[in-house]
Amino acid sequence: MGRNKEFDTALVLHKAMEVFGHYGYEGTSLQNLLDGLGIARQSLYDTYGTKRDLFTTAVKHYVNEKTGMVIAMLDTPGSVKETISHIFHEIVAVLQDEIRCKECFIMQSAIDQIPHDPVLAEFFKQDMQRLEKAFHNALIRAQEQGELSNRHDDLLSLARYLIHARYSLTQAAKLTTDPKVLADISNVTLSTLDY
Amino acid sequence: MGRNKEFDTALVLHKAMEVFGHYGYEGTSLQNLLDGLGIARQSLYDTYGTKRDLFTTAVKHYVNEKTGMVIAMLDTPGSVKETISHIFHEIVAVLQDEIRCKECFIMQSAIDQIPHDPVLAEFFKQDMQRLEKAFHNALIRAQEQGELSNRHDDLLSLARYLIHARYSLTQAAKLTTDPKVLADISNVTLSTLDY
DNA sequence: TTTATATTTGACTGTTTAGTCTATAATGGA
DNA sequence: TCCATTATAGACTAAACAGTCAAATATAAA
Repeated sequence: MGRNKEFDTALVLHKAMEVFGHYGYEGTSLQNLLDGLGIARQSLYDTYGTKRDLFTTAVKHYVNEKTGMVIAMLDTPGSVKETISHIFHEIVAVLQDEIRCKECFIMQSAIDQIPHDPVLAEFFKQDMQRLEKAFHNALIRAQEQGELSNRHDDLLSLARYLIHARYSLTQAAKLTTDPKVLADISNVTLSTLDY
Repeated sequence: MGRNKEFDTALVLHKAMEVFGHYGYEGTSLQNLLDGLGIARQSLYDTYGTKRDLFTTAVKHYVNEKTGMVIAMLDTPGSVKETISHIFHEIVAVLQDEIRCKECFIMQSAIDQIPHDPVLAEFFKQDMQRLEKAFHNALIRAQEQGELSNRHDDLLSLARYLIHARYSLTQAAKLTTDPKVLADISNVTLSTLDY
């Protein structure tokens, strides 16, 4: 009994990613959120709690979504290099899309908050560990499959490199107006696997 | 005639980099600045103008200082690969230093402001162009000197890649607690030049 | 119809914000 | 000494801030 939820909470959460991504956590006012989410103030507090709660929820939602997809892809049998290449082309495509790129920028706001938010810090630490394992295992498999030269003797370093390269593309997207640059960077990054 | 300036304005500017880097632009209150700079409120306004003015001045000062050093190194005759290697080891060393790393983080705050500050956006655009030219020319020279394999057929992409890799190390420093990771990433990045 | 939940609206609070103003003291050259 | 400049201190303003509260309406199931 009782009235049903009218707005799609997951969809509103994605809008929150855009707003926080655009203004940054501190730079986002409650009014910005109300305008961006299209819901009333009280609905926001009833559904998501405080501004900080909403931010944390949105960040975790975003990261889990993305990390989940990446790990699922890396765990799928087949060419590892093609998978990694696909992961990078995907993020470049998203960043080149004027609409889809927006929510990616919540990553930057989240990283800014890490030094001031132990909960977020711990969350990212665990996210990095998940990604590290997944990339590392995939690279080991790549070498076993003969896809990756044996000259790569430190696959953990290579895994960490790829993880941060992926995150840094979002930063590069803010620094450059030319979308082609992102593809260039991505291609050079991937070329590391080729020799 | 008249009293002389008592505080070193350049030194105070470096402290401002630390404060803005730590809290972000929006997250920095005037009180944070007063505590961090160790000068009185009125002195701040008399010397640097508004909070935004101080931020812009600090960012430009930081970027010009760093870019200037990098370009000077790249323009110096000798082994290009050794120079680039030195540039990366330098930034890693700074980021691993608990004290010296702090002012680097103003970069992140500045990048966050680019979408909302046309002046800063234009400034970074020109900074990127300066760096692009310097890295590109250096890589051309490296190939002429036989330091760099001819398989690298797109030296502009490679230049862009190196520039963003350098900037992204600062971001990586926020995401990882293990300082060794930065060195790992840096080494893999530099390995791109070796094959 | 009753009851429980969802949503909106607008008023409200107490705090914090950036920035200004005034007064006072300190410093250095003329 | 006189004057210009620098610095500090504290009071002050007007706006913006996050968050709360109460009242009214809307929806859905019992």
